[in-house]
Amino acid sequence: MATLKLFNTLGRRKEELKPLRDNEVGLYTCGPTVYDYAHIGNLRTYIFEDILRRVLEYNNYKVKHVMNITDVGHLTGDNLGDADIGEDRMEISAQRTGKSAWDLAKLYTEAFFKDTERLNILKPHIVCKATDHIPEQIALVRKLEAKGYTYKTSDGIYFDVSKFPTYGELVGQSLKEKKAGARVEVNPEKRNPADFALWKFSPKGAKRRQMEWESPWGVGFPGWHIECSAMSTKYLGQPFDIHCGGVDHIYTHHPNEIAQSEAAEGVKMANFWLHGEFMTVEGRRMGKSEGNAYLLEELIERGFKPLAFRYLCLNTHYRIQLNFTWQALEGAQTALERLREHVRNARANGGEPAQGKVLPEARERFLVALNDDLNLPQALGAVWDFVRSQRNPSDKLATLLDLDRVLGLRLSEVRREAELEISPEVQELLAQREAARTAKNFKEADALRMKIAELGYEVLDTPQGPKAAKRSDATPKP
RNA sequence: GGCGGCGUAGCCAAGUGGCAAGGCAAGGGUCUGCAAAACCCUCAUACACCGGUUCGACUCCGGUCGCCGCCUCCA
Repeated sequence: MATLKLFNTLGRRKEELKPLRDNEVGLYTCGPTVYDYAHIGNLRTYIFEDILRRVLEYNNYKVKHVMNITDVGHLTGDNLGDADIGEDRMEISAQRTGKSAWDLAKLYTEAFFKDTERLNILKPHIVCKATDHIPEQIALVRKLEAKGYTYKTSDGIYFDVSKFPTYGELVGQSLKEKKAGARVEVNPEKRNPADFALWKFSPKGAKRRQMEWESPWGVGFPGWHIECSAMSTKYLGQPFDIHCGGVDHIYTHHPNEIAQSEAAEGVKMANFWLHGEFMTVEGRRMGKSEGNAYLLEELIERGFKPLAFRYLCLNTHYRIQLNFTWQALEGAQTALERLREHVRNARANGGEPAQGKVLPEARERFLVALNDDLNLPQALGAVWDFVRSQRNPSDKLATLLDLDRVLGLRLSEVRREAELEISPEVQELLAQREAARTAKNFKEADALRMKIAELGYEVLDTPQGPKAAKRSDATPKP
């Protein structure tokens, strides 16, 4: 088995992956907080995680992929410094839209999976919702309580980080250093600024929460971090192999998960921690307030295919900020279309993937790039060099479809799609034009071509005869 | 203010102490009735700027500028 090296945030260096069980890898990826639609920056992270999973599988590991859905407890300020002043994101969205928090969770969860499906992101083997695991979270808090890691304030049960000496290991920053950089403490009941809520009490009075549960400490709801600890342990055991998320989680969410899990179980939580970088847009930070936190839906409205966005993401290493520009997305879309055209041509030239063989030299170069910390830009370079080389169509197809197991660009579906898109009406016009053309009546032929173009198709005369292709020239407006 | 990352052709970008991957765009050609696709060729004396180390740096060191991130919710 080839050596796969990954950059481990824990230690800040590339390390060889050595799974705990021979051929199996336990993978936990932090999922969405379903209080709103996911924007393309969010989606980039899920594409990175999808690539990781596919690379693991390409290396013949059996992957068990678990992802959470945060549908409760993620407060607007549930972190360092102001754990008691935030509001639950779900409840805020509910107030804003007039829908129930539960309905919204369902709505945005479905929207999320619709997006990931369009991006050909493989669905995790286990998708677990925080609200479906309240007993597990309560049990974990009780365990921490029994071991003396917690204390109670007027608004909740907190984790005392001073009892956990290695807190901040992931960050490479000691508690003391973190404290020195912290701002004004806004929750005077907390013993240490880095302490965080494990369980929050429902506010007393008229303003009832929509999401709340009974617990040994009274009615309330779980803290944001506890779900990941409870569910990762439940489904993957502890320790497990790889834990992923966005870079924003390096400093608070993940250290807190580590503290909870390791304090409770007395063993390491996960061996590898991988983090995907953020996106910028036209060189500026991306955010809702900037008006550039685009949704996948908006890209589609501008005439782009979801997989063009996926291709764009593959073209930049996951640990480097990706600068999103419309021009770059157009480039990605063209490149993807061309790649698909190569598959189409290989098919047209009689290529049958089942009769071809995966060419070892192409696969090797591709794999070397992948196994060096998921260097997809370099892997794509290898793909293009291969695509431009002269091969017999069957071998070419077999190889490209093999590489696409990682790329996830749906290259195997190219043929079917091309056939489906041509309506009988267009087929008929195409036949008429070919007849005119054969009769050297080019004026007539060109007129028919215009007619076909009006129906949204482009006429292409290929060595195998004329064909129509759906025009993808919906010009994007920057 | 503290800590960290980045700055490579019009755009997205990979990379290495020893003559700068790949894709998009652009220009030329083959093919075509004309096109499209495909294929071929061209396209950074140059890797933000200024110093230093070195036989040699884009790659190492120091400084400057710019952008981004974290320290405060965010993938």
